Amino acid sequence: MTVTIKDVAKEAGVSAATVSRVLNNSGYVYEDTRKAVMEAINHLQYKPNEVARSLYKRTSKLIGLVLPDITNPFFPALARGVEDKLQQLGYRVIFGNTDGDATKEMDYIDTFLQHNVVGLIASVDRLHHEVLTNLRVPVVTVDRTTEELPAVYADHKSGGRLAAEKLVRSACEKIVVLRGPQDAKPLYDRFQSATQYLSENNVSFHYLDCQLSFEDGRQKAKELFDQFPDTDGIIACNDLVAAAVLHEAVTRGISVPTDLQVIGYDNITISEIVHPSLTTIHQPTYEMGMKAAEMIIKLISKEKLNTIHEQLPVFIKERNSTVNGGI
Amino acid sequence: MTVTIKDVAKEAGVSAATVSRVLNNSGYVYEDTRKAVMEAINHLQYKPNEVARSLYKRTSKLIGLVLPDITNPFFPALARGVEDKLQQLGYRVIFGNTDGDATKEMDYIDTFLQHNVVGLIASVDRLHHEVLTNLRVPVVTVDRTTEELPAVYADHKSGGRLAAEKLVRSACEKIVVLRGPQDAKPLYDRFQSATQYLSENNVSFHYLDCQLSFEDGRQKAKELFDQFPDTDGIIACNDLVAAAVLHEAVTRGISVPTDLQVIGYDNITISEIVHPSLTTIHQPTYEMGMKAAEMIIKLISKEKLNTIHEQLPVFIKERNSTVNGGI
DNA sequence: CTGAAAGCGCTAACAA
DNA sequence: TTGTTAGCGCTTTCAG
Repeated sequence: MTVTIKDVAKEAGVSAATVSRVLNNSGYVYEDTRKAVMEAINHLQYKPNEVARSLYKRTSKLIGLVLPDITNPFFPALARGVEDKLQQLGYRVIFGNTDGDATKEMDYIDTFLQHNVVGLIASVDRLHHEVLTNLRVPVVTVDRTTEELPAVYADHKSGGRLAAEKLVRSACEKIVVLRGPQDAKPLYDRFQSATQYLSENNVSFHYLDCQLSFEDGRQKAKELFDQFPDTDGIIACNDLVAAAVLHEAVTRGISVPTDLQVIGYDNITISEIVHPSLTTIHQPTYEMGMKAAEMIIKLISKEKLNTIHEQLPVFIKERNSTVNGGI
Repeated sequence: MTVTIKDVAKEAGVSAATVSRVLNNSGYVYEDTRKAVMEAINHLQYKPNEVARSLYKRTSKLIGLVLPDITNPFFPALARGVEDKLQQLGYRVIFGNTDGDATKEMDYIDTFLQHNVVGLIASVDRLHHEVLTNLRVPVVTVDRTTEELPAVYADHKSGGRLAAEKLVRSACEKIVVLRGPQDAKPLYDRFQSATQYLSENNVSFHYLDCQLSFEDGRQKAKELFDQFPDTDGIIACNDLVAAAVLHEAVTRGISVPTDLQVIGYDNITISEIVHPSLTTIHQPTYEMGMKAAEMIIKLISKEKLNTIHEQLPVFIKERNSTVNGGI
C-alpha cells in the first residue's frame, strides 16, 4: 500500500542504504545514482516515514506546545507565532490546552515525550513549574515564566508602570486596580509595578481580584461600581476585563473617558473593536511566539543562547478610553 | 536513559512479550505475573514509546487538525471541541493553520500522514477539497464542507434565512448584505438563503463582497455607507464584520438600532462585548468540534455512521443591534 | 500461559 | 561509492 524506502531502492536499482543517503545528504553518492534515486522518489511519490525515522534516531521534528486556553484571544496569536516560525524551520507543533490544570499539564507533557518531541514550549503557572524540570528535552517557557527556565516574556514591569502612569498623568485620583491571578508571573509583575507607581505618587487606590475572563470582569465591575462609586480610573488586568468594565460603565450611564478612564492590557483585537476603543498596553504576542520557537530550536541544536531570558518591550497604545494629549 | 520494555521485563523476571501482553490486555497472562509486571512498570515509571508502537502497528493515537486560522475567534472554539473530546477518548491532536492556502494544506496533510495520524479533521475551502480525497485515513470536514466527504456543519440555510427574516420583521426596507467568500460553503449557503428570503418578500437589497476580518469589514462598511447612505439594515457575513460595521456606524453618528439595524453571524464572545451588543446567529461551534471528533473516531474504528453529514441547528440570539419584540 | 524470533521503515557502522 | 547487517522499542505469530 504505502511506498517504502525499499520500493524506491528496487525502482532505482540500488540498496535502501543508498536511498537513505540521498534522502539525508549523508555519505557519498555518485551524481548519477543520486539522480536515479530522485527519479524513483518522484515517480513513486515517496515520502519518508517520520515514525520509523524517529524511532531509530530517538528524535523527531515535533515540538510540544502547552497552553492554558486557546479560547483566550491572547494565546492564538502566541500559538501562531510559534507555529509559523517552527513550520518555517521544518518543525511541527503538537499542542494541548491545559486550563491551567496541573494534571492536564502533566498528561500532555508525558504523551508529548512519548511521541519523541524534541522540545517543549510551555505556558504554565509558576506553581506547577516542577512538571517542566528534569525533562529529557529542552523547555522554553512563554508568558508564564520562572527564573529557572529559559523564558520569553514581555516587560510587564514597564507595562504595569505605563498603565498607572497614564492614568495619573490623565488626572485620575481615585483608582481601582483589577488584579489578575498572582500565580502567573506576568500578572504579578504588572500589578506590583502599577501599584508601586501609584504609591510613589501618592495616588490612592483600591484593588479587587479578578479572573481573566469577560464574565468575571463584568462581575467584578459591578462590585467595583457599587463599592467605590467615586472611582475615576480603572487599571484592568487584561483587555477582556477592561472591555467588561467598559460595558458595565456604559450600562450605568458612566461616561468614558470623561467621568471614568479605563486602561487594558494585551492589545488584542477586541480592544480596537469596543466603543470607546480601549487604551491598552501592547504586548508583542506573535513575536513572543516566534522568539520562543527560535529559542527552542537553538537549544535543541545546542547552540549557545545569548540570554536565557528574552524580555520583549511593551508600549502603551492610546485610544479613547482615556484622556489623551494635553499636559 | 529512558526505560524500555526490556527493562520492565528484566525487573519483573519475564519476557518483553509478556510485558506487552499486560500493556495491551492481549492474550493470556497469569494474574500473578500481571501483578509483577504492573509493579515493575510503576516502580520504573515506565511509559511505552508511542513511536515504536506506531511503527509496528502502522497506526497511532494522533489525529491531524487542519484549520484556516486560529486567530479568527471562531476556530479556537472549534479546536477546543475537537481537542477536549479527542483527549477524553485517548487521542492527541496535531494541528496546522493554513490561511486557506492550498500549498500549506497539502504540506500539513503530508506531514501528518508521515506521522501516522489515523484520521484527519479539516476545514478547507471546497475548491481545495481534492487534497482530502484518496487519503489512506478517514477524513471529517468541519464547517468548510462538501457533499462528498463526511461533514459536520451548522444549518446555514436556516441561519441566513433567520438573519434576513429578523431584519424584515424589524421593518428594514433597504438592506445591504456583506457577502463572505463564496468558496466556503457556509458563507455561500447563508448568503443564498438570506437573499432568497429577501427576494421572496420583495425587499430590495444590495450586496458587497467582504473578507471575514475586522479590517476588511471596516473598509467595506465605509464603502457601504458612502454608496448606499439610506441603508437601514445590514446582514454581515460574521460577527467580526458586524462589529466593524457597528464601529463605523458609531463613528458616523448613525444610531443603532434606531436608524440602522445590524445582524452578525457566529455568536463569538465579541458580539456580547461590543456596544450596542450584537444580534447574531448562534453557531454551536464547540459542539461541532466535539461532533467531528466523535465522527472521526467512529470512522477509524469502522463503526457505521448514522449519517455522513451531521447538521447542527443554529438559532438567533437577539441583542441590541436590532429592534426586538413588538409586531 | 509464556518465551523466542521476526519485523514495522529507517539509519549507521562496517566491509567491500 | 555502495551494499550488508544490525538495531531503534514495540507487538505478534508460533512453538512449547
